[in-house]
Amino acid sequence: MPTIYDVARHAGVSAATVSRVLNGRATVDAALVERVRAAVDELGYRRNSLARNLRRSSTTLWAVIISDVENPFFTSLVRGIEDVAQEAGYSVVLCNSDENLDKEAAYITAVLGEQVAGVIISPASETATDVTDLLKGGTPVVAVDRRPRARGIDTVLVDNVQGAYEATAHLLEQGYERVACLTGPEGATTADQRLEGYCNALRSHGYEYSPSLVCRADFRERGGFEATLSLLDGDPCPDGLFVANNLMTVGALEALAQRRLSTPQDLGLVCFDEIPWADLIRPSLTTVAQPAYEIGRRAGELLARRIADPTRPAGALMLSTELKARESSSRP
Amino acid sequence: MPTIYDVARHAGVSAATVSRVLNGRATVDAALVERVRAAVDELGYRRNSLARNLRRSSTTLWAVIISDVENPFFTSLVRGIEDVAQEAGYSVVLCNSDENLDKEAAYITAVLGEQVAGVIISPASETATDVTDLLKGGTPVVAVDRRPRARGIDTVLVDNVQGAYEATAHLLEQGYERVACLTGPEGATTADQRLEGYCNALRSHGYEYSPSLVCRADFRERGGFEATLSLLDGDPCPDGLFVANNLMTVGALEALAQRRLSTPQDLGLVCFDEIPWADLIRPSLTTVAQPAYEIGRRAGELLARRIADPTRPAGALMLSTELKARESSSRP
DNA sequence: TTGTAGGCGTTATCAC
DNA sequence: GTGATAACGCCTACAA
Repeated sequence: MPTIYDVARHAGVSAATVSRVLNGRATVDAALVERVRAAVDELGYRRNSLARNLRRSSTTLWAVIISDVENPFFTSLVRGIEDVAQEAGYSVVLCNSDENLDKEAAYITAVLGEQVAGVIISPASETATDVTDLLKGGTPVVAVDRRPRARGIDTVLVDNVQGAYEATAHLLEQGYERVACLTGPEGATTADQRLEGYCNALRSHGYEYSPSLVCRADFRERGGFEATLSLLDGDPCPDGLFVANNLMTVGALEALAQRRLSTPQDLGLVCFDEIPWADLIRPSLTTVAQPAYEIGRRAGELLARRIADPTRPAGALMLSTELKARESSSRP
Repeated sequence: MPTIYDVARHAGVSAATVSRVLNGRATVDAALVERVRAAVDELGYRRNSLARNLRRSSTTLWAVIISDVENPFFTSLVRGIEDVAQEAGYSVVLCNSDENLDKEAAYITAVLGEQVAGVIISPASETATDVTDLLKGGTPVVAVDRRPRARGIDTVLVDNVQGAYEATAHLLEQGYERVACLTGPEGATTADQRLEGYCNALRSHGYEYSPSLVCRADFRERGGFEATLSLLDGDPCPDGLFVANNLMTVGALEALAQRRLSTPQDLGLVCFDEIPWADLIRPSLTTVAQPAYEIGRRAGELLARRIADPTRPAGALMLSTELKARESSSRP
C-alpha cells in the first residue's frame, strides 16, 4: 500500500502538499494539484484512515446502540440514521444490546475506546443505563425512543402518552367497554407512558381503572402471548385490548387465534407501533404508527449538529404518533 | 484521557510493561501486574484503539454490505453475522447499498481505507460488482446470498433452484395448472436461479413453459404489485403464482386484494423467503423459508476463519430452503 | 505557496 | 522479565 510519501516522491512535491491537495483545505498551485492527482491515480493511493484517525483523534463512525435490529421499529430507525449519516460522511456501527444491561455497558466501553464521532442510543433502562462515561469523554450522544436518566442529552421521543390515549379512546368510542392494556416492563419509560395514556383515556371517558385489566410483559412475542392468555382468563374478561408494542402484538394475535377469538367481533384490538403487514392481515390491524424512520433522521441530524457544535444546548424533540384505524378495532 | 505512559509512570514501570499486561501476551511479574491494574483503575485508563489500529494496521471491524436493512431477510442475516462477530471480538459496520452499484462501489472504497478486518457482501450485481480491489488489498471477503463474479471467495448461498422447484411443484401437485412466476431482474443470480427452478418443475411435471406466465420485476413491493397486475391481465390467466421474494409478495398480495381475488380459491400462492407474519395473515401464506440467520452465522464463521488463516482455500456453502406449506397454496 | 519536522498512542524489536 | 526506542501514516504549526 503506497503512502502519502510515495505519492509525494512520485509527484516531486512534499508530503504536506499531497495532504493539502487531498484534503482540499489550503490553496495549492494548479500545476502541483494536477501532478499530485496523477500520482495518486498511477499509484492507486488510498488514504489510510487509521493514521488519519489517530492524528485527528476522531473517526467518522457513529455507533447505534439499540436492543434488536430484527425489530421492524428499530430497523426503520436505523435506516433513518444511516441515510443521514451517509449524507454527512459517517458510517454506522451497529450494536444490539438485546435489552441486556451488561451487553449495553460493554458496548459503551468499546465505543469509548474506538473514539467514535458520536453515539445514538436507545437506553435499555432509564435508571440503569449509564452514559455519563460517554459524556465525560466528550462523545456526543443522542438518545432515542426512551428518555435517559442523565440530563443535557439531545433526545428524540414520540408522544407515548398521547398515542396510547388515542388508541384507548378509539376503542372506548367504538363501544368496547372492558378495554385491557398489555404494556412493557416496569421502569421502561415507553411502557409506563403508554400505560399512563391508557389510564388517562379511561378516566376521561368515565371508566374506572381495573388492575385486572392491566398486564405487563417483556415487549417480546412470547411474553405477549402468555400475557394475553392470562388477560383472557381474567375477570372481567376484556372485550378490547391495547397492546403497547409490535412484538407483543404478534404474541397477542397468536393467543387470540388459539382461543378462536376474532377481532373486531369478540375483541377490539389496537397496537402501538406501525407494522409492515398491518394492512395485509384480515382483519387488518389498527395501529398507533410511530414515525420510526423520521425519528432516526432527526436523531442523526441532532447528532451531526452536536458534533459540529458541542456547546449548543441539548434539545428534546417529541414527534407525534398517528392512529391508523383499520378493521381490528371497528365494532361491528 | 490518560495514555499508557501515564499509567506506566503511576505504576512505576515502563510503557512496554503496561502494554504487555494489557494484552496478556508475554509473562509479567505478578506484583507488577497488580500495580499496573491498580494504576489503570485509578486513572480510569482506556486503551486508545486508534493508535493500536494504526500500529497493528488492522481494526476489529467487519463491514456488512447489503442492499437494505429494512428487508427482513437481511435483518436476520445481519443478526446472525453480528452474533458471531461479537463472540469473535468484532463490531459490525452496516452499509446499505440500495442495490445501487455506485453506492456499493463507494462503500468498497471507504472500507478499504478503513482497513476493516473483513467484509461480508451481498453483491448488488453478479457481473458489475467488483470486489477485486478488496482482494488485492488483502481484505478477507465473504459473499452471501448471491454469487460474486470473482472466484476464490468464500460464499454462502441457498439452493435457489431447488427451493423454487419445490414451490412450483407444490402448486402443480395441488392441482393448479397455469402457475405463473414473478422473479427478479435479469442478471441477479437469485432471480435467475429461482426462475430456473420454476422451469424445471414445469418440465418434470409435464407442463409447457409459457413466456406470458413469467414476469420480472425489481424485487421490491411496488414492482411486485405492478407485475402481478400485468400477469393477471395476461393470457392465459394464471391460477397459481410463485413470487421470488418477500417484498414483491407484499405487492402481489395488494394486487390480489385490489382485484378481489382470494387465495387459495382463485389462485394458489407461494413465496420465496420466510415472512414473519406468514402465519398471521388469513389465509396464511405458504413460503420457501431461507435460513437467513443461519446464513449470517455461517458467513461470519467463514470470515473469522479466513481472517485467522488467509491462505485457506475458499469454500462455497449451500444451505437448503424449507417449504412451509400453509393455506395460500392448499387447493380447496 | 511550499517544505520541514514533530507528534498523535500504541505495539514490537531490540538490548539488558 | 523488563525497559528504552523506533516505527505505524498522517496532519499541521512553523519556517522559508
